[in-house]
Amino acid sequence: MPLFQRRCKREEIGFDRADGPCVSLRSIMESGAGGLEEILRLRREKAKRLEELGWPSFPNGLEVKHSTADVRSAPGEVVSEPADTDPEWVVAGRLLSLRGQGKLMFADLWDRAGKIQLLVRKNKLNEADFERFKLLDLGDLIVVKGPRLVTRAGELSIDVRGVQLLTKSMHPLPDNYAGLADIEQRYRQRYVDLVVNRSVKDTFEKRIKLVRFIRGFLDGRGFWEVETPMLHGLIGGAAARPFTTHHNALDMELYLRIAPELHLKRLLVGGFERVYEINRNFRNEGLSTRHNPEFTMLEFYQAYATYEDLMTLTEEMFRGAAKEVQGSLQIPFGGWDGQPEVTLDFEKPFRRISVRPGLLEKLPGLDLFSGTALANAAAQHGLELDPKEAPGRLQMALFEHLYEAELIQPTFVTDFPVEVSPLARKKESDPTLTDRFELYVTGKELANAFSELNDPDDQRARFKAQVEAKAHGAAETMDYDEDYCHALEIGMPPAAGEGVGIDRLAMVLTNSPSIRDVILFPQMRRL
RNA sequence: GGGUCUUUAGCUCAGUCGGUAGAGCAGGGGAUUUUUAAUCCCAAGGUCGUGGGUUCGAUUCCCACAGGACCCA
Repeated sequence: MPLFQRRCKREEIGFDRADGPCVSLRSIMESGAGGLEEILRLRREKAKRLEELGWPSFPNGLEVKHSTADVRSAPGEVVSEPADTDPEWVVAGRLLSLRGQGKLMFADLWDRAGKIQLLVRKNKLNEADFERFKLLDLGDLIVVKGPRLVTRAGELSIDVRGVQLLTKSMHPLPDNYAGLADIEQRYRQRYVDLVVNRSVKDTFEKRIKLVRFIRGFLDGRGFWEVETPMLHGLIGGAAARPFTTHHNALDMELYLRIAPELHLKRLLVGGFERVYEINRNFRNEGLSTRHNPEFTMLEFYQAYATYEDLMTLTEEMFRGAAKEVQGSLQIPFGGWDGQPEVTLDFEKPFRRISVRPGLLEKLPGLDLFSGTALANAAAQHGLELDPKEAPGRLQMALFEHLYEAELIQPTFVTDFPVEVSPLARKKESDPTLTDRFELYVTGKELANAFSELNDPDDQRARFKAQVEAKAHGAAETMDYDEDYCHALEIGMPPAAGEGVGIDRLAMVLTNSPSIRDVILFPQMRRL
């Protein structure tokens, strides 16, 4: 039997307390209320009541003319008691705080730009609207109009002269003060996180600015932004396990791309001399504070440039990004989980360490080409390596182990062994190395760049090595891409290319401990 | 995949050395015309993640499972 069945007849929307909404709400409460179910039921009853009083729950087409920022930034003196002729503001937003005082109420209205306080007075609004306002819940979306006013406490407010419900919120929000702390719920219900946790919106605003800045930076240098396939027939462009999928009409197995690299370089062949893409890559790997299975990567390629040119460009781009996002070239990072806060300096020229000299600096006299010597040295530093692996791979593993803790400030690591760089051009002075660098900040790899290999025969040999490695059990290798080799035969200009992990850069620039803090909807296990 | 921790009211958290639980906020009723974590009074709100086990008795102890966090691989 429904708890709430009588309909109070009312021709006017003004009514007094005796047969007011409290009567009906009380009848609901009498059955025992306070739990979620009752809260939800009560919200629906309030919505019904408001509809009866002339405020439908989900109207549309109501005009909104200003943002809270407009109200805040408009010139002119604001007085404590506005005249009826003062200009009126029409602002919409979500009601997130209500402080009732009887015939007077204060409320906080939040929109995309921030907060504005509402002053709702029975004698300045009208009685009908005032009574309806009292039925609003936290979380409701409303539109108000009225002149500006400053309260006794000095708070800029809108003196509400008219109000209308825009969207009834049917579910209570988390505590307005404590916010939503449950990390799982924050990620799964990001919309709630964004409503109640103000800093979250700031973080994503910074990420948005970052991406916009990078686009502008590259556009300004004559790069063209393109979109290349997400669905790949071959695995290529990086060392990672792919997601597989199936196209029904073509009856074809496909991979979600792990990198756009080989398509972008085909565009170099086609005459797009400066080209970039900011888009998603998919890698079928575990989740961690720095890995999400889909993540955003910038890749750009510049004909007639070398990896050294890209180091210069990268420094400029990262400086600009830091300035854009944080307004400074000195950026605080850390300070959570009891870890010390450090100041990242993007102003000084970035430190540069070359892999092999770096190894010899820490391990003088080490034989860099002896698997046994490398494995032994690693063992002395608590790292177990297989001496039968290619020396280049062992060098990299050892280097990362020894230098990990030092790569906090922006640091270019240069001259990678050819074994771990299947798409990079060999060094002219030493064919066991490549013209390549990675940029590390806060111990994370943020960028990877090299002068591109454009010799089709060399490329074929590298692909072949990858296929053989796969045959010997390596999981993260590339497929042999004959069409790409064909493209190189047509002729790819000498070029350098770079990939930048946008999520990780956003982490650094927003001082976020987890990649999930800079991805709006991070991957979660299905419930 | 391994380890550690975690799950109690809509939210944030207490708590029970084993006797079925408290607070603040939110929600409900009342008072209040300058509050801003408003205040005051009153009343309510819980299958203590799920399933087993031990026990006279489990939210508490044990095991498994599920979700989550962190560290390691």
